[in-house]
Amino acid sequence: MTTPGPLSHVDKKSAAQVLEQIASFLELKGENPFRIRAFRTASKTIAGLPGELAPALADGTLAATKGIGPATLQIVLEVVTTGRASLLEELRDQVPPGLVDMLQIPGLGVAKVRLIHETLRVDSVAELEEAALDGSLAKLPRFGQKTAENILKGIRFLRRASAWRLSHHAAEEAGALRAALGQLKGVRQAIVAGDVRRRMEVVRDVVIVLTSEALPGEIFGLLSELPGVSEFAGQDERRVTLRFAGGSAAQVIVTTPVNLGAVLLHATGSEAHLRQLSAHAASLGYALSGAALWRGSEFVPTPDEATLYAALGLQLVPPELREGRDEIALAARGALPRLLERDDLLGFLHCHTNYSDGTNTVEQLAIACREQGYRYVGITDHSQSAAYAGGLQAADLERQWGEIDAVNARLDGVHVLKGVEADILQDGALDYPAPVLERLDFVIGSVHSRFNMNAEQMTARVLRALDDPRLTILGHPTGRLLLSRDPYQLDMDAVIERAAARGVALEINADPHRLDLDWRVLPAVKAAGAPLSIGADAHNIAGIGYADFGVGIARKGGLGPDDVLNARDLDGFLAFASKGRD
DNA sequence: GCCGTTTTCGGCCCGACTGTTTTCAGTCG
Repeated sequence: MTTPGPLSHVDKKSAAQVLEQIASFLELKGENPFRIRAFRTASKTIAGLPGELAPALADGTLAATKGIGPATLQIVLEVVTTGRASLLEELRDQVPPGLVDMLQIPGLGVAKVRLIHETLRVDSVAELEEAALDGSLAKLPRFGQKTAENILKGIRFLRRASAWRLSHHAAEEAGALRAALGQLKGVRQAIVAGDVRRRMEVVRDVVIVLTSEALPGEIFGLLSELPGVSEFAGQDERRVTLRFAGGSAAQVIVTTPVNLGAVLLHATGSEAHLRQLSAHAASLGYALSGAALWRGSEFVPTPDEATLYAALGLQLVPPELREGRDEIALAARGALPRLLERDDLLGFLHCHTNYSDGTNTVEQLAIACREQGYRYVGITDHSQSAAYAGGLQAADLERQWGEIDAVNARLDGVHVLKGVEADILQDGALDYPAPVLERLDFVIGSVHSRFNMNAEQMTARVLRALDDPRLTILGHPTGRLLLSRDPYQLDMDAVIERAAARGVALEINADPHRLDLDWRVLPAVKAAGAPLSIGADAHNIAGIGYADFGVGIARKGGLGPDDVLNARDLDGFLAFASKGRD
């Protein structure tokens, strides 16, 4: 029997990555575009698979999954059993891997990368940067000064982004590492700290705190045996940094149980919160230093964080709120808000079915949502202008409504709502005529095109959409993609004010690639009186779980159930959605 | 390479923007 290594959770992700990489290599080789697309489809299918990969492989469900054929199945099998992919290794010998890295740069596609490679003999991002700086890049046919500048900008963006990871990737890594460390001899407890614990939208360092009665050195001796650890660097006698083969890193901190509160607090951050807390402690004659609490020269035991906060006359500040805003003042007054919990969400909003670019049926999504405790589900496929995503014509919507009616007749315990994610067109109009929109239970409006309007134009566009009485929710309000695309130009204050005035909810898009609105903006939305709506933007059943990330963001923004539209019951939601319609 | 109410071969996503060009290739969502 094979025991799964601590990093076996990456199977699904790494299998998807392998297939995606193969697609990129084939593209650079000029292979049949449909073959390339097949690999991409398979990659997305694997990434969106519910549950673990190994069982799906073993019981044949993967082989029966649409988008997976004999060739891609074979590759997945090879990756899962051996951790390698021979096709990918062959391709790496044929095409410089640096060219695949270059494809990550916005504005560079296969054709340009091939041209650059063939005429300038550029094999890597570093060489590309040189060529852009020395002027040789701008001399290529159909290139110019502006192209070279954009490529330099793209390289810088990429460098900045690569030190960070998306929250869901970091949380997965942290969870797996925590589980592995928890099994080590002498370890009592393993706790995830750092940015992950504060539920930050992007994460630089994974941090794990271990409690043990043993000496840290004994624990550290065991760490190098963990599978996948490629480098191991001690920082001090209680802390080490592990580097993994995939390039990611994690800090491991060891403490005795009697000081866990202070160490965990310190390892969780943020720096701003710790600074303010130190100042508060000092005002009471305490000191927070060296990851311990002191009263004069006397060590104060803090077996948990609650003890530490209590010693300083504070409520326990939930990790999500430890950002150095107003949390310490609130905790001192006993006035910390009751934060949203996942179970407060009665409605599941924003999901795509197989009518547009999702993979599951209305009924499959409805059943899966019911299993996760939701009472209603708002189906929101793409609208007609979103051709690339298989957007629905009005006639397709009609067909879907028939199906929704049938599902509602069949299913108890969950109600399916007729919604849509309508594109907000260039002039701010929603992407269907009013009579179509009026027949829907609710409407999400989102910007999906022409991102580089200036702030004035984009603001006018969004404000006009907010003025439409049929609009219920403004979807992913800033359009950002974390670590890959900046938000579009938008006067957010004006948008918040108008949304509040018109009774439109602003979405917290919970897709971990977006997490948009940003949590830093949420207090202003709450103060203005506009509700927030947590939208998972699920494209398959696995995506239903994204709602959790949205809850994390809402908590960071200090939101409770009263602030969130889909924490209302079905009647409350529908009452909000039907505002101004009659 | 994958799929099938077009089913074992033939088809698979398209419209708009950007930066380069004087009519359009390449990229992106």
